[in-house]
Amino acid sequence: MMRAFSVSFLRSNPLLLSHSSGNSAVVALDNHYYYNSSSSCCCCVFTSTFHVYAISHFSTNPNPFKPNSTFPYSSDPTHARLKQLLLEKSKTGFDKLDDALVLFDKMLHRKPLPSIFQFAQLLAALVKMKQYSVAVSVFRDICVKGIPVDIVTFNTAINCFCHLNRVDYAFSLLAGTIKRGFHPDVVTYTTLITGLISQDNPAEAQLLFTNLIRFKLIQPNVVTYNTIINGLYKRAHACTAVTLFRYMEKKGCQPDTVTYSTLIDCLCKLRLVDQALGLLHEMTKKGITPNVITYNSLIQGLCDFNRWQDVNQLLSEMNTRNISPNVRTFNILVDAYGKEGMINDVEDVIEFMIQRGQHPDVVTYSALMDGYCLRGEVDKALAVLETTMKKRGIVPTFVPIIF
DNA sequence: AAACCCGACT
Repeated sequence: MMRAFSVSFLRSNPLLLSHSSGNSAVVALDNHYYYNSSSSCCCCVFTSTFHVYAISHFSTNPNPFKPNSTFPYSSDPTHARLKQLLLEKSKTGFDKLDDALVLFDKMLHRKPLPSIFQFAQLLAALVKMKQYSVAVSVFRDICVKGIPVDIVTFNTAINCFCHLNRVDYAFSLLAGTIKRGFHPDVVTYTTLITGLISQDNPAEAQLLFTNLIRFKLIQPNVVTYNTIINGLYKRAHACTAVTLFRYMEKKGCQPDTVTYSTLIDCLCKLRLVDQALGLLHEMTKKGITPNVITYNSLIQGLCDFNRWQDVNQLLSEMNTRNISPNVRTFNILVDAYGKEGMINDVEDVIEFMIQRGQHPDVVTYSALMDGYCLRGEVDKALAVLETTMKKRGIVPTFVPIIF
């Protein structure tokens, strides 16, 4: 059997590796409660909906008065330190949910209060951690405390409601934004379009988009187009998506890495991998640089056709461009080699990723177990589940089988 | 200074 994964080749090419930060905090998203607003400074939307998604702040912690936080800052960070910390965390998220909440509590007790920028950064960090209901709860607290919010914080809250599949609340928050005298901007409307599409309501999304243009409420930007192109493609409206792609250029909106990555991923899923490779060529010619997501889509597409040589060529191209493969890249390879019975290649990839400091996750081991099972080596699969995963503290997932 | 869009296993 052909050895597809050339470890030696990858070893000879030092890759820059990024370490993904794990978030171990587990919070029930459906843990909502009723909030009766009698406070006049509270955002009017909450009084009208009378129903707020929220979270018990210390749900991962049995004792709320002794937060489970090992966060490394002094009890009262200087203003400069606070700013620096929030700037950093807004990009990566906090390691633990409690770290964010403890900091939020400290911010509320500072005199003078930190500005809305700092609170917005805290919200951004919570969004990075996918703690949407916590973010909504924090946003509500900010409103209740009378801290003057702005359009950006409102946009963040609207985005959180969309991720919680509560587009209805997102739209009532839009009403609240307008009532407060803010002008919803292109981000507000793009967020709502994303929400409608993820709710499987592309018709409403399209209507909103055309009305926004017709009434000149916003000028769609590249993110607006990317959102809609992705939504159209995922719902098998490939032709409309391509039309929109060409239309945006005509309107003077230059496609970016995300636009091309979206198109490339969708073409790969339609098994049009050579067309996808053509787009990779087109974007690089235009000076738009692909990223690890672009390559992951293409590698997946090529794996579906067992084009191992082309896969290795892309991996080497990533090297020359200094784009590091991440856990997902390796997971694609583990899955593809496993499905072809190339279990030695699978084992090589896993050994290699560990050497590179990329931690195999539940997806890696699920794909590995699948690979063993397909060869009838159920005992080895069980050993992965009961020994390797247990040792690494990886909790197996459960997927119901539908007949 | 802060917000919106793209990728892996069942």
